[in-house]
Amino acid sequence: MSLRLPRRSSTGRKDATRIALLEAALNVFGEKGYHGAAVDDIVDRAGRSKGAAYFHFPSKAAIFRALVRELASQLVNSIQRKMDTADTPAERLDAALLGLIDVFVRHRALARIVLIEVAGAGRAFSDDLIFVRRQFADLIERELDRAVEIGAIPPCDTHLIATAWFGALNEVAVHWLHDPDAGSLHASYPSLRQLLLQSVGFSPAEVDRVPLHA
Amino acid sequence: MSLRLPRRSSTGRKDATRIALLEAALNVFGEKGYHGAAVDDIVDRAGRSKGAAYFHFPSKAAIFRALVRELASQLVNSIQRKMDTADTPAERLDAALLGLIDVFVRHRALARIVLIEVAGAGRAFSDDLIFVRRQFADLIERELDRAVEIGAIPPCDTHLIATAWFGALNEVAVHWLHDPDAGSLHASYPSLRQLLLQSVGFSPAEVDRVPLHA
DNA sequence: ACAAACCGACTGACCAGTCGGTTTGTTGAT
DNA sequence: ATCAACAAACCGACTGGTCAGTCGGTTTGT
Repeated sequence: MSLRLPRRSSTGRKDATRIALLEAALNVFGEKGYHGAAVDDIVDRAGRSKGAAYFHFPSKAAIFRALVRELASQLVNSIQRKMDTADTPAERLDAALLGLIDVFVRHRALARIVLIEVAGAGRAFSDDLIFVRRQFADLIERELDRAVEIGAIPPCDTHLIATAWFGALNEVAVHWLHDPDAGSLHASYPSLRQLLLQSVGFSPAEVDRVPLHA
Repeated sequence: MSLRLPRRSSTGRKDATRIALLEAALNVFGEKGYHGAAVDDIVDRAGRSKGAAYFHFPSKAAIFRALVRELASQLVNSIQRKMDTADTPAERLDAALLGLIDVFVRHRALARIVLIEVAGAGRAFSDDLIFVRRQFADLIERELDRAVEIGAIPPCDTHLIATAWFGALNEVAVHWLHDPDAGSLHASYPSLRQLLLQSVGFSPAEVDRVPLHA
């Protein structure tokens, strides 16, 4: 995962260090979890010093928080872009699902952090947990609302459903993360797709269409 | 939550201490999370000593593990009993959903531990995570299989769907745990019920039936 | 000459796990 | 019934290791 951070002024030494630290944090937190990772681990992996870390971030928690926000916003943007290329609500929802799966498969550490660590890090990160999950849910919710508007599906509690959808994917992904040999995540895509579309009452025609990217 | 442990021989001092420790662990882990909780916290809450704790359990991790297994098996049994009182697959799945919601609402600490802490405690608890989640998923999966058998729903990947269902409820519950004021968990039940039943293709008649326990 | 960025040895708090010692219960011999 | 002998259960002060965060000093850029 190459972190693409919003450049502050011209990219200088400072930015490079900040990025190196966040990249290292991504890997270390991804491997050892929030509590299992020491700031020294991150610093070593980044080839920087503890002083540099505490120059850029006020605390370990702040490093984690910055990383999580960064990952979430990148991820959401990436998914949003994929959704924009599709025409119908069903196709856009499809694109979101497949997009998420793709990213998780390619960036295991990111998946671990966004799906597991944020929730497990403790109450102090409640806000971050809600923030991240809400962003994804909003993506889905907006699309479901549009589908309701144009009559593609019956009215329903789109907010709840968006949450539930994310949870469904989350759980499948968590199992995959804990035992990747049990089966690829992509293999779950067709069933997951059908399950999700069917759950809100998309027409059988929409649901049965063979997924474009299967 | 009154922990009902399988009595070993006649309930004596030893059992009482073990139970007191696990009950304290339930509350402390539930409040502070696995990493935030010190063994001293548990011991103090139980009104016992550290020596007693390490007489009964070899490590902090072992306390957590024993607690998780105990909670999971109690929970699964309780849900299974509720399912057994219903006749059709749809009703039994309905009972499982409502049963889980009921228990979570009544035993917040249990919900936190089973839904959040096991996942967040770290890689060392992977097996426990999978063990717990698989038990729930199996409950659902068996019922879905039965539904397929009698033709109530079309054939499908019941294993995956059971996982996804649990994830959906999990996510909704996690949001509720982090912000209980945002709305009661029971309020989500009707939508969740409809979503889940519809997702596997239960007949509209089954789905639309007003939930008995609403 | 000045400050921004960086370095890394050090400190202080925390905490899992230990261990010598005490209490409580049981057994069985008198 | 009484008690010695023994073990199971329990106590809590202490230890050793870990690690987040600090700070005086150094380098780099302007």
